[in-house]
Amino acid sequence: MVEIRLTNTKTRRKEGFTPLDPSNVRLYLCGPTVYDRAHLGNARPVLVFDVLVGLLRHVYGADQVTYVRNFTDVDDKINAEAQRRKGLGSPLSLEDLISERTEETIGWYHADMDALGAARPDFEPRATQYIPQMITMIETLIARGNAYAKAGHVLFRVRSFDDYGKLSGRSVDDMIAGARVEVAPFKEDPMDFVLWKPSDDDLPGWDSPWGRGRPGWHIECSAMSAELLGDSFDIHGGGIDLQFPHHENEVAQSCCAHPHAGFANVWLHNEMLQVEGKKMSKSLGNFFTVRDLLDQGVPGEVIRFVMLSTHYRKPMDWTDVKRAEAEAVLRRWRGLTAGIEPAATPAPAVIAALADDLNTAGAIAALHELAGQGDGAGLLAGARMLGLLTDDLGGWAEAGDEAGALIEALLAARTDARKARDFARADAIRDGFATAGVEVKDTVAGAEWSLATGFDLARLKALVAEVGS
RNA sequence: GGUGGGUUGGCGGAGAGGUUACGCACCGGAUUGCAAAUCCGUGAAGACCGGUUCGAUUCCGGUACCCACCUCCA
Repeated sequence: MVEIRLTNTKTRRKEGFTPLDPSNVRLYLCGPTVYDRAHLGNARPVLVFDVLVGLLRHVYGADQVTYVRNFTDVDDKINAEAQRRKGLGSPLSLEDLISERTEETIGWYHADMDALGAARPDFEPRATQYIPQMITMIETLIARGNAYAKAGHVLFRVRSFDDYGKLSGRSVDDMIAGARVEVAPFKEDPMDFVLWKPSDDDLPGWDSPWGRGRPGWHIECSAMSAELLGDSFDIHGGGIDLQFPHHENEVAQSCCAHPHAGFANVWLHNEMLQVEGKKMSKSLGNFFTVRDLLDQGVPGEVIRFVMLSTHYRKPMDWTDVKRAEAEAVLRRWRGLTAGIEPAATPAPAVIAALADDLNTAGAIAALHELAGQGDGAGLLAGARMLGLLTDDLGGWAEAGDEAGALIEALLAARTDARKARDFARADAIRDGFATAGVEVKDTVAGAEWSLATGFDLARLKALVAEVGS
């Protein structure tokens, strides 16, 4: 069996992966807070996990893997958006406005991630569906002395967990020395964090032993992972920015509530995304969503390729040069594999690269070599391990019937012109193709064509009118 | 201030203590009516300073620069 090696944030080392139960390998990925369109950075962990889950299913069996990714639908940003709509005069109740907002955002999220070829997880739990489990867990933490209720809040007692800070490599004292912690009068210690907080009448809330309120951010993942995957499971992931405080707090909650379980065995964190060398931010004006890119005509498959061409533990720089290069490579590979069935088994080099801490860039290099050897079947099987060259993602590279017919007619006209040694006419057609975004390759077997970036059907029609056919 | 990560050829981007990464671009050749595409081939690297070693871009230490997190941002 292939040995999978993963860099575990918990140990800061690359380790061989051994599932707790090979017949049910369990993963949890922190999903989005559903208040707005997913930005490009949101797509990175989704794609990393998509490849990881694919690899695990390849190694352990398609039905032997359980993948959970949550939706955070309790959040002040969602509340703020609902209140804004209410302020604009919406007749709906605040509760309905919140529900409307989260439903619409989840719909967008699904559509956008589908467009990148990311398979849906086995479970997509929502925080609002697990409030009772969260309350139970909080009660356990209070009973065990790890949490305390005060002023309508419930706080986690950080000093009660010796390993607090271990995952992110910090000490409580150092963090307090940094003096950037929120000091609240009801906290025993400045680092204590909220498990439950009170809600005003104009905010969503649930009845609890501590009054009407809502959960803090971190408790949902502890409660939902325990419910769906058990107190111990294999892999937990997310962006590196979640390492602290979110994941540190999850560890504290889960390990204290289930002291005999290990919570997540392996922690995987992906580095952040940059745009043209700079951090993506609204203030720099380089902030965009997955949908923005799709609407600009960047195919989902191209986004996926660019994302996977950098190792997940390194910052990924989105640039237009990479976009163009990815597009060209995918066009070439699609041409090479057209009408070919994938090999029965993915090439060992591709699997070996992925098994080595998800080295997707290395896997792509292996695909280049297969392409160079003209091994279309091997290329196709390998690419599909990365979720590339699938039928679902291929629409962008195909011409419609109308365009295809026009191109065939023009190619025939060009062949005739060349036979008649009317090179001026032949060259005019050739140049016209280039202008319209059609790439023509003359081979010994005849002319082959494919669409290039910036294909323009209108220009193609103009070309027909110009030179006749 | 604390913590973690990074610095590879023109560009992107991996691995490995000693043998070509790979892709794009470039250059030479083949091919072509001229091109494009394709094929063959050449060249080009590891921030800086030390150390370990027969040998380091790869390990260790330091310096510089960059980035991220410490703020319910993936």
